[in-house]
Amino acid sequence: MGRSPCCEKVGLKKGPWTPEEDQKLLAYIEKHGHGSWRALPAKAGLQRCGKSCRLRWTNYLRPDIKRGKFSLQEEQTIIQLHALLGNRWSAIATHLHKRTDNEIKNYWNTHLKKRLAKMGIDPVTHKPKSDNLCSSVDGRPNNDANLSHMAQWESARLEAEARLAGEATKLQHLSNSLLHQVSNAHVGLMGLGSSTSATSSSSTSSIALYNNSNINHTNNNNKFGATRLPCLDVLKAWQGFRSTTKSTTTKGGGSGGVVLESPTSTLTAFPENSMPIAAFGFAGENPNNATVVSMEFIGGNSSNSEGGMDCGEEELVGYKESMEAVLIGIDDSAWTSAMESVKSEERENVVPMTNFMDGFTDLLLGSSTADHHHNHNPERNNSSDQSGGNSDHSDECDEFDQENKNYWNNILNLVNSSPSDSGVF
DNA sequence: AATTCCGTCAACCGCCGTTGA
DNA sequence: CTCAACGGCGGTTGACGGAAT
Repeated sequence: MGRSPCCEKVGLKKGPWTPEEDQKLLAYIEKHGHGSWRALPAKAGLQRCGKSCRLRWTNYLRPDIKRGKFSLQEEQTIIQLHALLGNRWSAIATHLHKRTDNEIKNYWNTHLKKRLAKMGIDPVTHKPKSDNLCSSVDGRPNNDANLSHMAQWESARLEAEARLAGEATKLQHLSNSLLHQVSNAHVGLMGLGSSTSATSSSSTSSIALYNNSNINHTNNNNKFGATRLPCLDVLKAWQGFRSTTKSTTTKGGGSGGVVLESPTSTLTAFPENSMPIAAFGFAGENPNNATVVSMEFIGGNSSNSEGGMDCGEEELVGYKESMEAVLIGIDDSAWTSAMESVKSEERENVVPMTNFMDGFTDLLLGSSTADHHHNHNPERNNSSDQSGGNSDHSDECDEFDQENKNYWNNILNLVNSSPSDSGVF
């Protein structure tokens, strides 16, 4: 079933826009906004198709577009995000204030890609082209699998975060509607804070998922002996009721719409017979004590320190955003993969995604230092142990590891700081 | 000076997912 | 449930200008 063309092409102008056309389009949008792109050209007196008008507006005429040379910071951002997100230009663009996806894409193709290639780095994989140096040399399992696994998480998180960037200002509007629906669904989730996310400090997440069969949706207790939950079910549940609340999206944090939606997600329903009674919580700095510093049940009061916020509100908002982002934006394969990992973990109270950004870096590098504070992954511990004193590591590899570590830490720093830096959160 | 080559980037194309009738 | 309309996205094209020959 083919698609009809977006508009009747006959008689419509193509090619470069003239200043007169720009003026017409600008004037019209300034006065009326753009409701329907399809109808716009006729109303604005333009011999263009709606799609062309939209493109001209979003890529060129929009007032909040920064043009001109890319700064070093921007270049670094693009490279780092591309390493994680691939060619998801729109997602990357949300981290680069006032740059369009098209501009970034062009810049990548014409500048950065070539520069990386010149440096001997594969612009697709972001690895040195002769990168077989450090894998499996010492009997230590190759980290690729873990890397890929975590990268999946991170990629999904970033994607979701990027999406969330445009939706951040809508969170407050969403909260009431969500909480209402959630209570109907007997699914607990964190309360949405009372402040907007504009001041959110960090999105580095200490994420924990809890389950407690004793919890009912009217319970305001903020501490509970959590048992491990079928996370996937809960998350799917979230996806399920989320799918019932969505309407439309707007790109770039514009106005209108009360939505958080995931174009990539295919999770749309509760698993059969498994409507969970559960709660999402946020681990504090001492997750091992299972102290829930922010736990909000249905009908809870987010500002009630007795029952909820014992840590900084900004921090909570960061956690909240990140959690939501993950819940909202992740795709099926990432869920599955991540949940497999969750299932394999033996943690009493907190599912080990705690500070997973740190873990991500460590995992990427197979750093033994990571095991100090991330000793919850037996597989990785074994891996480290096997590597012993690293005597098998060549200096080259150490050096490369260090560089690699710096590289990825840069990425993570960037990702963590981008919300405030970019001003979009 | 003429021609070719190459880099840049605005714009187009076609596919996809969502929405609503 | 179906399907057309729509907006969003990524890949690609082609016009243009400057550098190289």
